[in-house]
Amino acid sequence: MEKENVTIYDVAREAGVSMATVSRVVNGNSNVKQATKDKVLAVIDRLDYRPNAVARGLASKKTTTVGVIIPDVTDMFFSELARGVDDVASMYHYNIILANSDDSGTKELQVLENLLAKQVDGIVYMGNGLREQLRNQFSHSNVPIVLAGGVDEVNQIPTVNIDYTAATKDAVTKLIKNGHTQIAFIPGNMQQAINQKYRLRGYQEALEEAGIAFDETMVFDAQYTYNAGFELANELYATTATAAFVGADELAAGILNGLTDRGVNVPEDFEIITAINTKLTQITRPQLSSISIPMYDMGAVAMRMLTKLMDKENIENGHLSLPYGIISRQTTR
Amino acid sequence: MEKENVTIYDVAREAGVSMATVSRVVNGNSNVKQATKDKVLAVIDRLDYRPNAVARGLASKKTTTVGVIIPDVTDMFFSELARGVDDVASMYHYNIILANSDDSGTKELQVLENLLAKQVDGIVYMGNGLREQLRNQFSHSNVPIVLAGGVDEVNQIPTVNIDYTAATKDAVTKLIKNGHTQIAFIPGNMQQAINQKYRLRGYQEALEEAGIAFDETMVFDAQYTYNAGFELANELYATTATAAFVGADELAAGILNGLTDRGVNVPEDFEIITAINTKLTQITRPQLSSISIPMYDMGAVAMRMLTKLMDKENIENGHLSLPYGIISRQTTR
DNA sequence: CTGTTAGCGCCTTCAA
DNA sequence: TTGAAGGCGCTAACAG
Repeated sequence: MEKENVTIYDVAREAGVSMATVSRVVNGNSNVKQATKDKVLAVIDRLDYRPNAVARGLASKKTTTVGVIIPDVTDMFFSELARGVDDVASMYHYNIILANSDDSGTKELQVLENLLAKQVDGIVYMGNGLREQLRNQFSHSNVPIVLAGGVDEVNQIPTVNIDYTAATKDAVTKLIKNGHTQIAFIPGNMQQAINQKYRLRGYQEALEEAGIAFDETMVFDAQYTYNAGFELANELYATTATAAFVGADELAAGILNGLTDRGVNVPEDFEIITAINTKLTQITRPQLSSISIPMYDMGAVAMRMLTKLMDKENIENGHLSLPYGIISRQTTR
Repeated sequence: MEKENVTIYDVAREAGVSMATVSRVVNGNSNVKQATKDKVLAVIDRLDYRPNAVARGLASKKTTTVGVIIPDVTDMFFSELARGVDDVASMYHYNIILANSDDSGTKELQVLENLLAKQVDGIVYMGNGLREQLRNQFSHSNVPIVLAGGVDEVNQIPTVNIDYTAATKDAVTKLIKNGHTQIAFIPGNMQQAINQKYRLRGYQEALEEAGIAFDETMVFDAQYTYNAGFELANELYATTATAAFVGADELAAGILNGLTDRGVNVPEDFEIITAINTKLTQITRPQLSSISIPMYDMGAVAMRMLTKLMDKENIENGHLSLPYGIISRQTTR
């Protein structure tokens, strides 16, 4: 019952060859006579030999595993990215160590430490922004890193994103074209660079182009939760806003339902456009109009990029912007 | 810039002790004089030494990483479980290798192979049921395994679940009490043991207790998707059913919206109760009544159980049933 | 309390 | 085309 671990040495003995030869056939090395190769393969099969990846990792200094730092797997946006990462990873025979960071600086550092200790060959970092301290750690290590769905303010590290500024501008412009001048800007956490810098700029550019003055009271800070949105709806109700750009679907769903509960008709009295396009957009009633972000692809592309980096290939462009779209559903006219 | 990897040997030399001593302080071993301990710690700090977990794994035969086989991280139910698993794992200083299986038999086997090659100390398996072949592989390996949110028909492997039969029975009974006799049973994929055996039994028991004859035409097979539900709504509309038990929230949301679009009033004309209680239940309008499952806890408890197994502690009860509840929202009267 | 000495299982020159 | 031998970085007896 207790199958003792069979090692490369056992295989070698049984096959009457040296372990070097076994290693060669296991690793698909060219220079092995077909006959001995077959012989070895047969023994491997018979003994049910499975190469020990840990030993292999120690000897070869490659673990074929990559670390994935994610704020929270239960977040629909990030889990979709993670799926893209894993699919491409397994395509290239890598495994992923997934570590939740809760977007907390200290947790991230600790997680990174673990990952490096485990000798991961590369790291995919997800987060709403890259903190100073973490960026330092990254640059101190020799492991390649790619950011997926997050921005690096100093553009030091390869990233895969969409053009958040342009997307936000497009979305807001759409609202403006529908006749709105009082447009609430509710991107989520305003501390995050992605909101504070990129999205806000897009919002402002859209206003400017339309000759609408920027009004600070139209900017709202919020948690990325349904309840935060639901409560924010009351606040919103008391303003002169007639439309809103919202940075996340759950938040938008909360706002939508909160507004609806107060008797506001969406989109007749109030229009909403959200920024992510998760499944939620189809489930709310009315359905949420949204910027469509290729989440899965962002993860997949980031991982693909990482494989190149790990192979020491040159990356032509380290800052990819994937295409996005705008999907009109029922919360816009 | 290129920091050569500092090894335990470097630390030993710098501190003027043997590597064994360094190993001792790194591993918090008792028998080290405080003075030398401090000395070593200082050097470790100065050299920025980080133990190589791969080497450690090879020498100690423990990798402090566990494998997590998950159908799909983007599934709200499973990602919630995964979060529970990861939190407890990191609490016990384990990392998790997450691998998506798409609930596919061949992928699962392949993933398991990888995990075992990587010498994981344990495995948390998530899935809607445990396939014969996989169970065999499990029992052939010496790695402890626990199922989270999935059933093992032969109760061979430790599991953490809720009592699906009882929960379904409660939910259906609630519907019956509200006056329904034509209750659709839409658990999702009827091939899965969890539906075919456990939930179906609960449904039947509830009917039986109420003296209602089981009607096969009230049983519907469906994919776990919003669209499947949306389309099923039409089918449902054509039957005499006046209420439904649904096995998953997305599916339920689809049914709800589909019915609503056809002019059916929920809950006045039709009641729905769903089986998971993800965030979706609060987002739909009307909000979905639901069985509440402690997803996060299931993952957490499963992982905690696994730590015990990995420590070779005895498990009193290998088949845990966590408490569940029924939350009445707006799709039931 | 500390050092010495074998490995852990595999990869990888270097010779043959 | 194959084998021998030396690590990879660390743990774990076993001495002292």
